[in-house]
Amino acid sequence: MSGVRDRFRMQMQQEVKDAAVRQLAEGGPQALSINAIAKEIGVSGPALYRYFAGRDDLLTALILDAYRDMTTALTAAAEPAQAPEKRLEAVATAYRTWANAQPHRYRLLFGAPLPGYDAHDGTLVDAAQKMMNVVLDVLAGFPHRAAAPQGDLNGQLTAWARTHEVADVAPATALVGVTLWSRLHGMVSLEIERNFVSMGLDPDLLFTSEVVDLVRLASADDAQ
Amino acid sequence: MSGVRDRFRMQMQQEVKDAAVRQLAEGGPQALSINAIAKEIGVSGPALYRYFAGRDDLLTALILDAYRDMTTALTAAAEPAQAPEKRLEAVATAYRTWANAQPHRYRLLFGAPLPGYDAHDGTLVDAAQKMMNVVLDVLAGFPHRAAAPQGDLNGQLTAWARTHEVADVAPATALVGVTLWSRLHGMVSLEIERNFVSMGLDPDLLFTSEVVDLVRLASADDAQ
DNA sequence: TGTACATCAGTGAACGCGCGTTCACTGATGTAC
DNA sequence: TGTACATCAGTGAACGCGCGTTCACTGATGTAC
Repeated sequence: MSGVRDRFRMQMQQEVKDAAVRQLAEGGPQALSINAIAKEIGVSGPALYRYFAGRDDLLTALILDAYRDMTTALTAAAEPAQAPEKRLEAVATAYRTWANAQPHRYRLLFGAPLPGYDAHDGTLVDAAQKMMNVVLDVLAGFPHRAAAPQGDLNGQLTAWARTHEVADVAPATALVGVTLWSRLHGMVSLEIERNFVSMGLDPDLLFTSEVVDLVRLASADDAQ
Repeated sequence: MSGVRDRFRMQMQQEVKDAAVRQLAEGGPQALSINAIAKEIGVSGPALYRYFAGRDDLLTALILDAYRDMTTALTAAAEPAQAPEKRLEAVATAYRTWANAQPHRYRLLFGAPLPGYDAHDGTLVDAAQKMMNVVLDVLAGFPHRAAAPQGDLNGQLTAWARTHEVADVAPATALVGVTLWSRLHGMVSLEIERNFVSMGLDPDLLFTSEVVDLVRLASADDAQ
């Protein structure tokens, strides 16, 4: 195992993915072309089939990489030593920073679906959950809240929280996590499409204002 | 003016747009193909150039229509007779309902940019502002808030609010409007990409929970 | 250490497809005298 | 009311391009005896 050829294979696989990401950054979302990637790394089209079964396979690899990458960034931002409020701020900021640094990859994760590609495959959902774990971990640092979500939502959130390895996530905390994510995504996705700029508003200031509210949401004693 | 030929032209233009929207709904985002549309309405490809200068021209028409359509839906939901809280709830729900009924058109408005197409052309920004006017109009029905946004944001929001025809939009109200939109977009865009479903969570319940918070945001006395 | 063989990266041609757009043209239809 | 003309919707062929994928093949490189 891990002979010379294996190592070469992995190196090439990485090179292909790098070229793909670079091309994604320049050419827009659906500029992901096997032939163009091959050209960029100085190889003929069909050669890529040595490394990926096809376009979808490459796409899956890119998405998994992106999830991993973002999870790493969020984890690094959430230094356990800090106060929960500071950690939450840091994670929120890291989320936005990551998205702004590479909007094309962010779109790959949460943007419009690609034609004929199932973005909710099991492997991908797992990767997304790992990302959410970072958020939940930070939220667990806040004081426990008394009120539980009402009705079906309570059960659904409990079930969802159970699939995460982080222990003891109360449904109320899970709800805060989802809401938090939703609000972050709202801000960030509008920002990367330049919607705020076209309104003459500074995304930095809007984001800061929203983060204040997010911290308040996480700190609130009751969820109702 | 408005002779037989003119009326025929407009009728055909509408037919082309209808086919385009239908095709957008089925074939995904970038399935917008001149040739395919032509085929659907039983005409040869180049014939469409009688009605639209090209792909981008058609796209612009579709986006403007979508803005107009959504604005109409929101306006209808915001019956002036109701209490401001009820109006806000109704507008938020209408926003979500519209997006869920035609996710492809929602993506056209706020989703990923299309390659080589400028989504922030003047005409489009105008159309977006008209949509926001409905939200601002509803927010104006709430009691005035004392605190103003801090620093540059205050000036930017004042300037932005001035471009809207609705009179007397305080910068604090404008900020609530933008925040509201951002949160709605977060929920709705995650929902239409099936992200909540893949987590086992009911989007209805999550949305209801977020709307409660939106009403609270609009009703709060201070913005800090 | 040397030789025979198996492995496998990469090639070039080809398949069938679809795209937006241009061009010269036909033929119907409305309009002006 | 009838005729001549201008307008304009729509056609079919063509341009040049790019796409993902398959296939039979070459040639280098690692491996086993």
